[in-house]
Amino acid sequence: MTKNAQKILDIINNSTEHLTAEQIYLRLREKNSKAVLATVYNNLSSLYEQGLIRKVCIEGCPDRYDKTVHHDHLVCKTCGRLSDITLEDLTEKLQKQIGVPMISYDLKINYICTECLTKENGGDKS
Amino acid sequence: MTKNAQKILDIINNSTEHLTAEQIYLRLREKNSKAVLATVYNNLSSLYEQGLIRKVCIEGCPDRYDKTVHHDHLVCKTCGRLSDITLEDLTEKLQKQIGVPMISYDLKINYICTECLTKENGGDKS
DNA sequence: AATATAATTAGAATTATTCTAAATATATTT
DNA sequence: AAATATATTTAGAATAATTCTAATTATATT
Repeated sequence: MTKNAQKILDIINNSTEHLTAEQIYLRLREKNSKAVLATVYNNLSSLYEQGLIRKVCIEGCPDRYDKTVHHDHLVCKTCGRLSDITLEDLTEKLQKQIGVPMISYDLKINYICTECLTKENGGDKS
Repeated sequence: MTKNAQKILDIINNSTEHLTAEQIYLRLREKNSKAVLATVYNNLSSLYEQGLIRKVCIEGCPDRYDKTVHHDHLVCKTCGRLSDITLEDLTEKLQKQIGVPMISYDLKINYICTECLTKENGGDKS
């Protein structure tokens, strides 16, 4: 685990948001590192391959990176905002149904967030 | 609903695969239409906005389009191959937990497909 | 210190997708 | 049916995210 990789992992693990490669790059530079965007991508790929981070893709915006500790996502169908929820674990239930050994699951629940329900806005996706 | 839109919708609804815009474009041309890739994208966007098709994004490959009738997906973590499964509906269960009104959900189950379990291959993602 | 290995860099290349403005088709009104 | 309005399609440029390449720098090993 290289220094940059470690820092990137920390940034992801200590964030409550779902950061893009660009955002991670900026945070990395805020604190000391002179790493370049390509380095961030390189490290993100390798962290992802090692299973140390999650990758979340939402339509219409760049991939976002997230901790691996299991949780599910709420996606607002209006503004695209992404938030975390912790639901009762479904692993066993799903495992029983699919038969073959399952590694993990990703669940996205589509809804309209309260902000979009009230005002008409197309806020930031995070 | 324009002629092209209708044809694209038919292609998606009659396919058992998860097609990319490119693949849809090719099938559209196979049967009569002179439509161009941009037209396919235009129509896919509008069909998607109307809620008539689903959009499935899997890491490392272009978006794929799918019917709206609810089903879930198995994603092979090795070759990326995508396949459908019909599981016991979770809507009620999830609805109870999240509180706010839910529109729909997308569930992706990660596993290793039998082909990858046996031979070492990195086949097509479909 | 010399060599080997791995990481990082800069920037070009690639890929998917969207945008723009012109051209064509379809529908509507006269 | 002709004239006008509206919507759709086209071709190709533009954009944006990501990957690749080759050179450079850093780290580890002999």
